[in-house]
Amino acid sequence: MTARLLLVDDHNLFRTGLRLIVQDHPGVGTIAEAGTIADACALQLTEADLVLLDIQLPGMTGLDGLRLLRQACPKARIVLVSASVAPDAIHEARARGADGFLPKSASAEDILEAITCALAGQPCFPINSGNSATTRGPDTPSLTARQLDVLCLLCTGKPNKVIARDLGLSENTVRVHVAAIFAQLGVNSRSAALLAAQRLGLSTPQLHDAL
Amino acid sequence: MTARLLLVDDHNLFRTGLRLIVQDHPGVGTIAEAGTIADACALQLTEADLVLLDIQLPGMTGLDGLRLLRQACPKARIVLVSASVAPDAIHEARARGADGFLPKSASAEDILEAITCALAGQPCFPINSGNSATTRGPDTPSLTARQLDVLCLLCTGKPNKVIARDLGLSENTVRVHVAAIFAQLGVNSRSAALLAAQRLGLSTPQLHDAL
DNA sequence: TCGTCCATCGCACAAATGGACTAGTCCGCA
DNA sequence: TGCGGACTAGTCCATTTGTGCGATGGACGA
Repeated sequence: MTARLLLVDDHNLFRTGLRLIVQDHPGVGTIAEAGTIADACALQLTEADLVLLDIQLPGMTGLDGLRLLRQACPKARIVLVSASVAPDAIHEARARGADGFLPKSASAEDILEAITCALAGQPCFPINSGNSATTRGPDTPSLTARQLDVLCLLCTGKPNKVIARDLGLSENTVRVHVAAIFAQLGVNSRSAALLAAQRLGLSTPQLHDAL
Repeated sequence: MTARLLLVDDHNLFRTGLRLIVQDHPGVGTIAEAGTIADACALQLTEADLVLLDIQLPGMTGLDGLRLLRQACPKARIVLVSASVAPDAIHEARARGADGFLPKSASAEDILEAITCALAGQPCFPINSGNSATTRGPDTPSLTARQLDVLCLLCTGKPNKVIARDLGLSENTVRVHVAAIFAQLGVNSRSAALLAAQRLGLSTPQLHDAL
């Protein structure tokens, strides 16, 4: 039996490209397309098996649309597609009950694998959001909680003095943590650390802003 | 004779989709792909006939990359591809010498038509780009070419000394540029500048690594 | 109890950075 | 032809950063 797919993205070009990529996948049967959540719901595809939903849609984010689409397609697995790979977005996608997350930077192979995975009933998320089957880097740095605190603030561009004040520490202590972070990340400047943290999805700029 | 195409977009999925759309176009011959301006330049496709360039690239906006790509592919027509259809973007694309502009909301037919049009040597822009009375962002930093060079390297985490060596400048000169960049971006540390550049899509992390 | 790890803090020193100046050259524009 | 801006380079100085070193105290398991 082949799966019924629904592609939801406001960019015609991307949707077309996505369709061309997935249409030859052996498990894929019919493919429907929609440019908005409203259009998608209007199709009344109650029997759809898999939905690929762009997070950024005009009028409504995919994260909000997720709820509506769940009602419209109760049987479907829903995989979010996003231009970003921010840990925040991935985490929120998972929290809201998405069945998968796919960055647009993924390759065609990645998406076919994700489709296979989702159709098999397995959640499919990128590395840094909890445990997953996907391979994580061989030398993922293991930072302590305090080091992460410091790294978060460092990643907002704050100098040591401000980090120290924000965390109620002495500047010396901040430096010790910063040095340990550098060692873990294999860098020797805060700019390089910032980039490394971004690459590894370690930075959470908004964390302490919210506290 | 068939045309040599170059697709520049950081989103693998979109790029693949685009390739699938254009590869059957009768006038299209070889198709190369790149995820960044730097990668594109590194390909040294001096004979490329047509470049489809995403406006939003990590590290550098396509608008800035346009200049570099012009040098790398002197014979090529360059059509910008953007998720937005803001008259601003279209107008700026035209002003910077792009040969065309294509919103991602365009259909596959639209893009094939645009390719035909561009290869024929005709500029290809959406209708509403004639009048450009639109307001541009109040605080869009206007960096000079040299400042952009420095910013590119700064955004890779390199210290002034290395930037100076890479650009063949004295360290003092680099500092002057850095100070000017800070003033434009409204920051006072390289980390903050890095973040601001990322937010504004100005930085080009990989650019000079490849050169 | 001992050893280990982590967090904290201190001191000191070299390097890098940021800021405020002056000044020469080159180029485009009025 | 003069003017202004960009790029280049220099000095000087205060601050920040990066990197050593050592020390204390708490938690935790062997």
